[in-house]
Amino acid sequence: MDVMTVTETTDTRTDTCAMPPQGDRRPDGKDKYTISEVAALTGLTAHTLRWYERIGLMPHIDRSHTGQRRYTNRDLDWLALVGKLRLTGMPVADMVRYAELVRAGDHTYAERFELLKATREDVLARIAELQGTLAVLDRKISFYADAGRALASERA
Amino acid sequence: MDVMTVTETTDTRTDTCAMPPQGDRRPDGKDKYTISEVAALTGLTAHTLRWYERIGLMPHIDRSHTGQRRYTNRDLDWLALVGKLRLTGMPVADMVRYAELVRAGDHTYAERFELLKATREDVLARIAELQGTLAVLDRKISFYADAGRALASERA
DNA sequence: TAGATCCTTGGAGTGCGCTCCAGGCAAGCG
DNA sequence: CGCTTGCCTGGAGCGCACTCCAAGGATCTA
Repeated sequence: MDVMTVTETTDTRTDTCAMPPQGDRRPDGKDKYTISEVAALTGLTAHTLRWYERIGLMPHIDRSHTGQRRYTNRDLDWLALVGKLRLTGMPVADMVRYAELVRAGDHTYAERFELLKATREDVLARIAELQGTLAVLDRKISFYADAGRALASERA
Repeated sequence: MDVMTVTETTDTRTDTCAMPPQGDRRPDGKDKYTISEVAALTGLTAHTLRWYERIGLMPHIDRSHTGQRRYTNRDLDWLALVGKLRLTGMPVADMVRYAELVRAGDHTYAERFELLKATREDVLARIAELQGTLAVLDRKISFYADAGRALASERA
């Protein structure tokens, strides 16, 4: 396989250092998790995990010989990314779009790059909005604190 | 009226300095806006404004002699606060709760204070989450940038 | 081998935050 | 006067992101 290949495999592996410390993962090679284990690890419900798969937000998940899902560490990495993107408020449809680009292969590299950069800008904007809101809240809070002190001194 | 009275009137007036520069407001005293004017000023739809009122998120709005709504600058201040809280992801039900506390009078002061402080903590947590997500995005973006450079040099 | 627990599926249901509709009243204008 | 525009109401509908259900098969523990 070409060393230049741009895949989510390499990509998420690059990211693992940034993941929350999930000690309960099994080592690569014998990383087989049932759906309820993944639910426990991710905080999602089994329902949601199956639903993510149905809508194309997950890659195809391995199955046991009887047809039960067996998730891998790589699937957990992908779910961690999805979780982060979800926190940004990105619509599920957009995440599905990203997943499709990843599945489509290397030639979608540029589009993925643009999508990530646009998302980054969105996140920066959201942070700025929240900081504006924080300023308003702080002003109101100090107003209430002052009013509280005034009422207290009046009672004194 | 007691100078110690804690009302949203005083409170939002305290905030006006923090509002986005809305030059198209009329001066206090002849501040009467139709619902569509308020829609234009706030970016909300008239539908949403009526709905806010129905669910108790707005105080009672003045009516013209024919029953049409006439919003005041104070109503706009309240809507600006609601807009900020909405940005934090606060559920509408919680905002309604806050509105009820304001309507209930001064004795709800402490509860409002606590609610604002809790909201502040939520906002700080959201900002931290987003910054975590930003870190992940930045790592992925630089990964794609590196991959892009590598592909470019290979083509060369 | 029995019983409890977990997993499978397609499809229906839920809660939230709007969003729109029908039918009607009121004001301004040529 | 009729026409257009804006606003009124209660209630229905919508899109999103899950969330759950029913019926049946698989797996585990004693």
